[in-house]
Amino acid sequence: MDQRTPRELLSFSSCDKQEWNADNCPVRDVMNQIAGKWATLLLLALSEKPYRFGELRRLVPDISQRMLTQTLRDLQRDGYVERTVFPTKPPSVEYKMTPLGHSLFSRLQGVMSWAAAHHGEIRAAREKFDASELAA
Amino acid sequence: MDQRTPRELLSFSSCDKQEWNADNCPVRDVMNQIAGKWATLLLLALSEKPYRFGELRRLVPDISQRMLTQTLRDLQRDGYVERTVFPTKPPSVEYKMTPLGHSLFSRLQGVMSWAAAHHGEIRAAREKFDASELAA
DNA sequence: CCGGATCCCACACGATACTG
DNA sequence: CAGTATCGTGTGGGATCCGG
Repeated sequence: MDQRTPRELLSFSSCDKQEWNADNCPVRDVMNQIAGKWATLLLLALSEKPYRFGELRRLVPDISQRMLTQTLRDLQRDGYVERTVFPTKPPSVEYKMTPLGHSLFSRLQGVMSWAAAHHGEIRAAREKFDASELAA
Repeated sequence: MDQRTPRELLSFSSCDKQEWNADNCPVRDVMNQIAGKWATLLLLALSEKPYRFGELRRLVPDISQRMLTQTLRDLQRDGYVERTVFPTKPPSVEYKMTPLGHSLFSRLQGVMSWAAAHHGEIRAAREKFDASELAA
């Protein structure tokens, strides 16, 4: 159903079935899209409320126009985000998260808050690892 | 604590604080590591039980040696995986998920099973999008 | 069996300039 | 305001050979 066992997921992902080349594996196919540098950040922003193009730019200061446009298009393509053009003058465009997007985001939020909560442990682990590397 | 609000996470991620350049943002820092092509698959495999190098290769048939080695090293560096060398002959190396790794994985599993469950909807959304694109 | 070292390429991403 | 178009680059990742 909705919470699958690791083994199930693995058989979905490891492409042991011929019919699933790498790009048809459900897990990989979805993950590869949100694995981009900006997708998660934009989903994060849009999870609260709809935003316009320029507003998103300000929310994520160091994204380039190009990547903002492109990432939003990809999110729209996968059905996570809805794009509405208001023919005002000058025109404005609103991006709004769909139910599918919210559904995905609720899972992503779990990972992101985990990341925020355990960042310290991870940085510590890295330093320890890098230190014991200097035995070279 | 453990489940943060979107707004909290966004302020953690958008680098509006000077002290957090892009690579110091907790969310981005952690996400960028697991966003790789293989990290999630390996965590998936190791979540069940420890595996040896060659076993992992067979579980994920289309990974190259190079990326298997490298990804495992990164996972080890971040503290998700423990590496133990058995000085047998020929040597064998076991990779085992740490408590920290299991903790992260429990969150990732949520995303992955979501992906498996909703893959159909997403593919449908894509086809629809691509079709309405042909009005060009 | 478990990798390290090297070569090479595709593509994600950034910077800049231009349009309706 | 909300984008497209073009160019240039860093690096993630594959293929192959080599070593303990």
